[in-house]
Amino acid sequence: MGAPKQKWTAEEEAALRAGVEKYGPGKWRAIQKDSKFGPCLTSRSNVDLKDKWRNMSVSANGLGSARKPLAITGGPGMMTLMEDAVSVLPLAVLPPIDDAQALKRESADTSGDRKSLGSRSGMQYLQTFGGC
Amino acid sequence: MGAPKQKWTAEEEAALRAGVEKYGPGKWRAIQKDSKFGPCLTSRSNVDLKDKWRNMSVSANGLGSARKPLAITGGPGMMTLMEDAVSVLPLAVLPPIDDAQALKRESADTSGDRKSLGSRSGMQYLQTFGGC
DNA sequence: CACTAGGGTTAGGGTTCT
DNA sequence: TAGAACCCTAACCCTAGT
Repeated sequence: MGAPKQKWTAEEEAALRAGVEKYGPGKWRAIQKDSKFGPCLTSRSNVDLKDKWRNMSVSANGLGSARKPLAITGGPGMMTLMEDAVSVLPLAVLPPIDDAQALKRESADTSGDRKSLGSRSGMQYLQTFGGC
Repeated sequence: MGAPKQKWTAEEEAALRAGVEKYGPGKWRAIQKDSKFGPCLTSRSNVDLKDKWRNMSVSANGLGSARKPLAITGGPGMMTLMEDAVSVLPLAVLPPIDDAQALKRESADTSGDRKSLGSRSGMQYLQTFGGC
């Protein structure tokens, strides 16, 4: 129907990460409209960006030995609701850079506007976005 | 962020409805300042009240997506989603009481009071606001 | 200049597909 | 079963109009 399912490419992920570095997480629309990585994300909506970031964060999350919901397998198609205490990650919720292939280099570009954000975590813009 | 997201409680909704009954829709500031239900809404701004009323109105009506996939997979996933018994409630400018729409899985609904505030002739105040 | 109306955006739960 | 991609929409933001 509408979406045959479009898998995210490495370039798109890189663009998203660069966008989050520049604007901070939560500024999906701004990231998408950015003249630099925006073009890489023309086929993605702001919601898509948000969803992708969520998925990336989840997989980058190092959860494992904690507590699993301990699902009670009552049978097939059983829906177990898990209203656990969500995550209380006090850590800087930043880039889950966990790429097996580092195919980035050079340091082109530069800024365009660096405003906002900042405050708590001392973070710098070291992410180099090579384009797509 | 300070407020991850503050879901509206049933008490707050009741307070809002009572406020609209008393002052009429659009008088958000007055509702918020009311000595009776105002205290229930201390953590809500006048804009919040307006937004909430809008959402309530939308859900009370069948408005929303004019398109419903209604996928009939029939496969292993026997997920039958309940079709909304869209009630063609009167488009009156008043109370969007959503009783028939209690399909949400409320994790812990403490209150057990089942007071029926059904009479909605649309002329008298619903003094059934029990506070919060 | 405060408030409201309305459009736009984000956050989070849920669903579908792989 | 798990994870990725997408959908739905309540909650929240921005801004023009009054």
